[in-house]
Amino acid sequence: MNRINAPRGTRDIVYPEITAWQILEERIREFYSRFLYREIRTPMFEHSELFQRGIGDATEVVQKEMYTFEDKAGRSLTLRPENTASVVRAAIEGGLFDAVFPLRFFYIGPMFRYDKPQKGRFRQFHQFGVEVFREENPELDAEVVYAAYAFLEELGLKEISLEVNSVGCEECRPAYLKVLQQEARAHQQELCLDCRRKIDTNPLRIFDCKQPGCRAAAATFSTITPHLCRGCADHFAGVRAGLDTYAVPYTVNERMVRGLDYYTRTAFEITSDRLGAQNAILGGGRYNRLVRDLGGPDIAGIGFAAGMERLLLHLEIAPGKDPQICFLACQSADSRADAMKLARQLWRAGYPAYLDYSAANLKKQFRRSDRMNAAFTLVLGTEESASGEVSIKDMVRQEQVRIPQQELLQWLDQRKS
RNA sequence: GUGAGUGUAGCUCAAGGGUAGAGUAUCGGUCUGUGGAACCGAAUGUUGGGGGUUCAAAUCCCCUCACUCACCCCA
Repeated sequence: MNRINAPRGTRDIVYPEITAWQILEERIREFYSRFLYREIRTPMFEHSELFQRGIGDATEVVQKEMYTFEDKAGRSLTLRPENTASVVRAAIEGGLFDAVFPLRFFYIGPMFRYDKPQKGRFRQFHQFGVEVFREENPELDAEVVYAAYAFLEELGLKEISLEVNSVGCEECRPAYLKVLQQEARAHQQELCLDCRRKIDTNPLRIFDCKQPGCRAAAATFSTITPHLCRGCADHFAGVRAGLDTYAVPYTVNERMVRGLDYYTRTAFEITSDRLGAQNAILGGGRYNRLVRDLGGPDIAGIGFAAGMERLLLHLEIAPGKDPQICFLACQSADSRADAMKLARQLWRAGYPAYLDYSAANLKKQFRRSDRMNAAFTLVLGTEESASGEVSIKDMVRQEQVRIPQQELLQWLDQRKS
């Protein structure tokens, strides 16, 4: 039989790595509840149309990276490549815009994109993120960015930088895109083939190209900032002022573009120097048209998503100390019943306990106890069984006592405090 | 989707056409009432898979799969 491995781009998370994940998730929940975000869990697959309409048909994600399949009834479903569209869908469907206040959600969970795996990039990966609805004040944008940045800071991430930009709205962006296209056409010869195609499909993306020719040409193109309409310009100014008030260090990158079509006005991104090519660890922005475009009321939204693998890649989360494990060693099968009764007491009292059923010689059992980092080894030998006692060896202090079995819990309780 | 590198024991890696090896981990013993050490011993492989060249392939060639890194894109 040939072995079956995990599908490409997926991986198993096992102990001890899993403890870092648990700690990270715990800290996300604690941190974001400070801002009154409430957790939301949406399905891991949705109707494909949700992502096509939400993220944008022309985006790379929708065109090339979706895990789309047909179910037995012929519906086209897609494993979620991101969670914003789902949250919006859930809010519309559940009538949450009227039922819940404040309209603040956070999520943690797996996302799926059919990419070629490399460092920090997987086909099943995990994101956490937040979404806020209805509030349109630029100060809220600043708060959301603060909530993104401060969390990473509190985790102890070093070498991260925050960039913000305004990508305009449906009022001012089309006019700017026309200007940009004209400028790009004038410099066509200097652009790579890829970028020449982008002129018509997605001119903003030319700013992302790393080819020297394209970079040089793009540097001469005008940015959106002078083309922002009054509303967007004022909003952007308000966001920057808010960031200053919240004391968030940022740089304005007028050429920053995001990969999803639904962003309006504020867009932001946090990158790390330590991740190789996949250096984006968090990205987000405002999406004032998305709710309406997905059939909901005309309500604004803003949010971000962060990649948990990338976060953990350069985060040394110290694994929590193992709890005080009790290892129960029996010298022979005769004392096993005593050991089982003691183990049951320990479990019921909340002590982690491991019972070695092998009745191998004590030397071996002590070795096993040592290797699982037990705090105590409880020995039930023929002598202890005969007298109703148990020997307890403190594996760290290397001290050993023998006490009546009934006093075990009491002894441990004392030891704990 | 494109490109490069790497696949040999659970793990880290040797052997570059001529009998597949070491370290480590595992298990057993020295040592059936006491762990971390030492010594001795044992087990473990379709050399990722398939095809080809050859008297002979882990080794050379082709295909395929996986991993790693980069491009693309993104978290």
